[in-house]
Amino acid sequence: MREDPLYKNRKVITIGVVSELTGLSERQIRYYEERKLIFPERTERGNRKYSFSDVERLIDIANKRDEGVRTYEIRQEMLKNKKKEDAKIRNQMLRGQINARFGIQKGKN
Amino acid sequence: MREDPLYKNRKVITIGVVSELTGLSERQIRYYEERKLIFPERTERGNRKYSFSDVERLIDIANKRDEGVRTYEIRQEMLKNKKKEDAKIRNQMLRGQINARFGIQKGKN
DNA sequence: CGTGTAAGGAATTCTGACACG
DNA sequence: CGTGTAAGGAATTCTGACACG
Repeated sequence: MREDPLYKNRKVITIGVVSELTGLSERQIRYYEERKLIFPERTERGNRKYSFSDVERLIDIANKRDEGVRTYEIRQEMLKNKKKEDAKIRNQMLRGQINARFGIQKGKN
Repeated sequence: MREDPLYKNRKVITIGVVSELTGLSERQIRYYEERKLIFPERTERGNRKYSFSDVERLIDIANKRDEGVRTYEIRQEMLKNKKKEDAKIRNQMLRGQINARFGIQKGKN
């Protein structure tokens, strides 16, 4: 009964279904890709495929747009968050290296 | 970072992608539906939509078929398992009722 | 900038049927 | 029984463009 976290990120949903799921027009969804807010995969002949994560992100985008936020600003925000994420990961990896060399210290918990 | 268990059961994948994911032909996938082994939903105009659960079930079916098991037998087996599941759920509900009336007893844990 | 729309073509999906076995 | 295939039509998706603002 465990859930496979991978499902959320598998790119399997076609644009028509994404449109139903998000309430956005296909035009809007394609435009947000053009503005680099979303990155679908493609089938062999070029049909876009999205993940549930993408659907969630699109809903976020739709909300921001409703508040008047521009696509450019949304992109800036995304990049900023990505930097934070990357920094966090680097930090964890560094910690891992230290532990590997100097031994595991039980953290709080 | 929690996973939403609902993703696994959301019917959002079109038959073409399911075919890629399972390695089964669309003909086979439709036939297994005809034999009541799988139950996709439909879009407004009738296009089939499958869940990740459906994909897993199809892979199971494919394996059984490879071993020579007939669709009828696969269906019988599924029905038997479903009965077991239902019995288990009835059992849990009954237990819930008892607890509700006579108080909660901490189980082993 | 963000989105609608008409345009034309290519790929997708659907159903019912014939085929083989 | 289980699956392939050709058939014809309807719906889907794609791209590039014009429109409005």
